[in-house]
Amino acid sequence: MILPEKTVSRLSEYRRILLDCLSKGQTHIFSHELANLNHITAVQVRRDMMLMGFSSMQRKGYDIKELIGAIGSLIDTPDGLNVAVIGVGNFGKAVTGYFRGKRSKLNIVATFDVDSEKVGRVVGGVKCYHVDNLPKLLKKLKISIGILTVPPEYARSMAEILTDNGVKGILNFTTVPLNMPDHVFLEEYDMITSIEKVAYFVKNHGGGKKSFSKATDASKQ
Amino acid sequence: MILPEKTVSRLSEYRRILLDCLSKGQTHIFSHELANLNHITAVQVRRDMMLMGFSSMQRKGYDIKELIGAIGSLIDTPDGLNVAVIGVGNFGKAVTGYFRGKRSKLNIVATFDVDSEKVGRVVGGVKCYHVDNLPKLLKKLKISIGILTVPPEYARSMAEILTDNGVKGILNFTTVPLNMPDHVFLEEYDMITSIEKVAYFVKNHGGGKKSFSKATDASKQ
DNA sequence: AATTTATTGTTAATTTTAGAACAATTATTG
DNA sequence: CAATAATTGTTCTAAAATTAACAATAAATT
Repeated sequence: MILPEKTVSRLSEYRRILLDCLSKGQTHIFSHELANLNHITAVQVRRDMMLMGFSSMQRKGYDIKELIGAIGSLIDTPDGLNVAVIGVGNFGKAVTGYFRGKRSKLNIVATFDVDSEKVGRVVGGVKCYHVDNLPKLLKKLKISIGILTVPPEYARSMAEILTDNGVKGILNFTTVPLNMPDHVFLEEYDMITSIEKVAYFVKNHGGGKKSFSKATDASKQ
Repeated sequence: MILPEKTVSRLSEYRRILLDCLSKGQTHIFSHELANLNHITAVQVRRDMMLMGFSSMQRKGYDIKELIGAIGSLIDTPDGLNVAVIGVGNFGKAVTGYFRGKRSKLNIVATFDVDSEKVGRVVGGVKCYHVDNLPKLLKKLKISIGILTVPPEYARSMAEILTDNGVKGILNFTTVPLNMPDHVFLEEYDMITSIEKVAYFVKNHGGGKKSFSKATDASKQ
């Protein structure tokens, strides 16, 4: 079963919240609690649960551990996926550090840069290689997802190297919109768009809205 | 006229693309060209133009300069808005540097941190102040938008300080979901959700989709 | 100048997404 | 143990967003 994209995003958000609850010792959660924490309605939570085929203990709420497991079995890949970060500037470092051990099924196994200061060193717990080694290492390390955090002028050429060497999904944080072959899933996020949106609604509403920034679906139509 | 949130996001994306085209000397663009560059359909571009009340020169495409101006007059604030970045780690530095001069109507006027190594120095072109000065400086500098890039444990307290001191919009890059008063526009972005979405569609489609990561609308319902 | 071609603006249809409503179920209370 | 209250699962409805379709227009071609 393929879940709607919006549902996949929400499942990921639910899990983030649930892991947080779990770490605080909470064992069960009601639909309206999860909804409030995620700025959505309880109905939507229940509909998502239904879509997942997940049931609660009536009147006790959802079992948090079970739900985390259920979400994992739907959105994770059993054997995990290997991820590379291309470009170890501030953003690349932030992304790499951010992930550190957060998701067992997604492993950042390498970072790449051109700067000899960085190459060979360990950044955010992950070794940095020279970009020249990309083709070789992408295959050798079986990397299927690439995160692009390079300066704009390198975005397209790096993306090409990625897709030419077996990468099946790209998360593009550069300002350059990419065009990918059909078999590559592309997700792009531009923080300027996020802040311009905030600015627009600050200007026009004087606030009064709540919004979750999601990466734009850049899939082939 | 208040534009739909999705349209606002797209207008911002259009402008990013148009500015790039302009810098390459291009003067006009067809709806299908703009659509391809933004991974959407030409119909959607034309509908957005209609919503904006913007017209092209028939058969010549849209005048890029005019269109940039039209988008600006809709989504920018004439006098500009002041922005602060809270938390000068890798992510905060990335955000600050990323913005440098990119949008004349959005000015990052200050950054804040607790680290005495950073306080008093200029980071990414912007002066860093100690967090203790937040209440005073938020008012003094008339900051209306805050970007949160602090460690998760500080997210809620910082958000509170922001809203208590006149901030009307928050872009939350921490992993902590926030709850804001109704008059504050909140936009949240979690990169883990983005990459989990990529992973899901890599696993299930073997690619074949295109997606733009947008910040989730966290507005009050 | 007539014909063809390309492109837009707009209406109508479709699809996707979210919400309201409510019966069913089970804990809790008296 | 009956009554009450709380919560879910689900269907039906509504709203939002996207796409399809096509007449209108203007450039290009003959």
